[in-house]
Amino acid sequence: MTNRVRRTMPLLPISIVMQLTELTARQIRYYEEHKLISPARTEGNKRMFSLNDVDALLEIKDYLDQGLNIAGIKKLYDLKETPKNEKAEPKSLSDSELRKLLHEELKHQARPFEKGGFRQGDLSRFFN
Amino acid sequence: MTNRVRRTMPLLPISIVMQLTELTARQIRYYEEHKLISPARTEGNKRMFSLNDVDALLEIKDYLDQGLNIAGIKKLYDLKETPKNEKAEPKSLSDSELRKLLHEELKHQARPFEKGGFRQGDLSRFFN
DNA sequence: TTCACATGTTAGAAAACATAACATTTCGTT
DNA sequence: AACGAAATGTTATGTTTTCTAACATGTGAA
Repeated sequence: MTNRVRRTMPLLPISIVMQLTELTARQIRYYEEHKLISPARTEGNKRMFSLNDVDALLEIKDYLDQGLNIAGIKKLYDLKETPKNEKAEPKSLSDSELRKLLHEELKHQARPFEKGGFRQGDLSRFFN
Repeated sequence: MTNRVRRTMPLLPISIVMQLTELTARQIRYYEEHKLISPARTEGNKRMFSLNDVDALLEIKDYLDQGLNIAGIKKLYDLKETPKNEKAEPKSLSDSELRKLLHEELKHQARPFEKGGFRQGDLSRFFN
């Protein structure tokens, strides 16, 4: 009975994701357009979302509520994806550029990091 | 991260359920027509399935594979739903009638009960 | 063979979703 | 105050998905 769902499996149509996240279709598509999520597509080109996608959307929503903008969230994700390149080759954006960007966003009230990682989006708001 | 999904929440469109169960839309609708499942409906009348519905469909599929027919499966469910009425009022079908029906179906190779209950349909075939 | 059950197939209508364009709101900046 | 950019709303139009209903087919039991 206690199934750990394969959270990457594309199962949910956008209508359900709208309910789960309280986001509009417009918002969800906009976030995809800006590469914050990449939901799967059916053969007929309809978006199908995984539980991970829903978590990501909830996280995005939180960050936006905290005053971050799309670009800022994107940067956070880019950082998150390359945590091991401590002395690696320079990215497309210089470190100073990146820091400047983050600073701009974070001066409002957001605190992007908690020591050790990000707050995970949590579907348990809806499931139990 | 370990979310216990609310398994009764209608989340899945029929196309996904078809993939998960390897049943055709025709089959799924037929089982509903015969009251083996009762998926939710959207405002626009589209079926939306819960994880429990998927489990039920997998169970139905198993029973059919074992030689039961729809009527037999229905009886099993009806029995399952009233386990406490040991001396209750007679149902719409008499006990003998019911036993006869079951016997008819089960003489093939099916064994409807395992001691203590039914085999639960298990979504872990697809999730982990 | 015949009949009933389970499923396949097709047609036509409606719902859901897609993209794209333009409008609106909200803020920070000038 | 006006401007410009970001995020979202709104509308139009086309395609995909799902619906019901009807009829066809395959298969096993009588």
